Amino acid sequence: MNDTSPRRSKCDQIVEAACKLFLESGYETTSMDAIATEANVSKRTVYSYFENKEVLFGAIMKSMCDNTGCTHPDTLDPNLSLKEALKEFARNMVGLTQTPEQRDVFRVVLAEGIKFPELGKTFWDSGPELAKQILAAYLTEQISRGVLAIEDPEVAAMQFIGMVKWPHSMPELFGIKGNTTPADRQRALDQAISIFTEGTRAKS
Amino acid sequence: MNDTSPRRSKCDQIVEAACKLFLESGYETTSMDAIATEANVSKRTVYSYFENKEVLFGAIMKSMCDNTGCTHPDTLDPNLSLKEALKEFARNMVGLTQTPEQRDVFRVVLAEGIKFPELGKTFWDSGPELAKQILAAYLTEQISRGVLAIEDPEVAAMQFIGMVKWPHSMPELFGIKGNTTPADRQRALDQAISIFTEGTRAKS
DNA sequence: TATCATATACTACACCGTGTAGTATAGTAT
DNA sequence: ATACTATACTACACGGTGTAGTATATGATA
Repeated sequence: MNDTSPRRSKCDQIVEAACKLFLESGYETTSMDAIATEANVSKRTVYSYFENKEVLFGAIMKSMCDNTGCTHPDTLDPNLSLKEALKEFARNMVGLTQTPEQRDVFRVVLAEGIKFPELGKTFWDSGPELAKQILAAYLTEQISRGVLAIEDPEVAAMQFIGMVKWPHSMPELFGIKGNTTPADRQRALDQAISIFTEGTRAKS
Repeated sequence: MNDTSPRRSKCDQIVEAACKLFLESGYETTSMDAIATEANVSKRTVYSYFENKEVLFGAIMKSMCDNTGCTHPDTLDPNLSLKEALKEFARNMVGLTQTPEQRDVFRVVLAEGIKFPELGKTFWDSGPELAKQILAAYLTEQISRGVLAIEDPEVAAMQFIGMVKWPHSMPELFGIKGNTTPADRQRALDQAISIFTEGTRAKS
C-alpha cells in the first residue's frame, strides 16, 4: 500500500536499497536492518531472497561490475583518424568511470578486496582489462599498418589508460575536489593524446 | 617480561600493533581487544594513550601518510639526462608505492575515506600531490630551457605518473597476480619514458 | 457469479548468541 | 606513588531465526 513507486517487486526494492547503502558505506558498516528499512520491506523478506549478508553483497557487487563493462563499444572506430579514435575511446572510458556510482563501485571493490577476493577479479576483467584488450587490439592494428611503433602494445594500452584516468580519477577517489572545468578536462585529454601519439608514431 | 623486542615503549608497541592490524583488516573489522593483545598490552593501557578508536586510527593513518612522502627526494637530479632523470624519478616513485605496506595504506585510506574524509587529503598531499609538484617543477624547468614543449606541465606530471603507476599498481590493488618479472617492469618503464619524452620533446 | 478454501508472500516483532567499545576495579611490580 | 595488568562488566548493535498473523491471488464449488 505504501509503495513509493508503483509495482516494484520486493526483490528489486531490496537490491536497490542494498546497492545504495553498500556503495555509500561499504560492507561492514551497512546493516541488514538498514537495508530492510531502506527497502520498505521486512527483514525477513530480505532473508527470503538472499541467504545471508555475504551472498547479498556478492550478488549486488557482481551485477554492478558486470554492468560497467557492457556499455563499452568493443572496437575503436577504424574510420576515424588515430587521434580522433583515441579521443573517442578516452572520452567514452572517462565517461563510464567518471560517474559517482562507478567511483563508489571502484572504492568498495577495492576496500572489500581482502574479504571478497573474487570480486577484485570480476571488476578487473569487466572493467580495466576489457578496456585494455580493446585498445591493445587497435594499437596492434596500427602497428602492423606502420602507423605506430610500439614494443609492447598491451603495456602501452595500460599506459594510455593510466595517463588519461589518473589525473582526474585519483583526486576524485580521495575526495579532493579540484576546481577543474570541463574545458580543463578537455585540454588535459588533448594533451594526453598528443603526447601518446607523438611518442608512439612510427618514425618515417 | 614477555617483551618480544627489548625496551620498546608501550606506546610504540600499541602503535605498531595498530598499524599492522588496521592495514590488514581496515577500521571496522579490527577490534581494540585485538590491538591490545597484539601489542602485548592491556586494553586499559591502549585507552590511556589514545582516547578512543577513532583517534587511534586517525593518528596511525596520519603518521603513515606522512612517512610516505618524506623519503621522496625533492628535486630531480639536474645532472642527469632527461630520460635518466625521469627514469630515476619513476623508479623511486614505483619503489615507494610498490611496497605491500604502501599498497595497504592506499587501500585503507580509500576504503575509510567516507568515515575519515580528512585522511584522503592528508594522503593526497603527502603522496601523489607532492610527487606531482616535484615533477612539474622539473618539467617547467626543461620547458624554459627549450628541451620540452608542454602546454600544462602540472597536468603532464600527473599524466606521467599515471602512465608509470597504473599498469602495475592497479592490478596489484585488485589482487590480480600478474606474472610480470622485474625485466618486464623494466621494459614497461623504459617504454613509458620513451613515449613521454618523444611526445613532449620540443620540435627543433 | 458469488462464496469459500488453500497456498503463498509478506509483515511485525520478539528473541538468541555473539562481538565490541569502553569502563571499573582490584591487584602487582618498580 | 606510579604505571601497568588482568579481568569482569556494561551497554548496545548486529546477524540471523522463529512465529503469529495479514494481504492477495487463484481456483474450486455451489
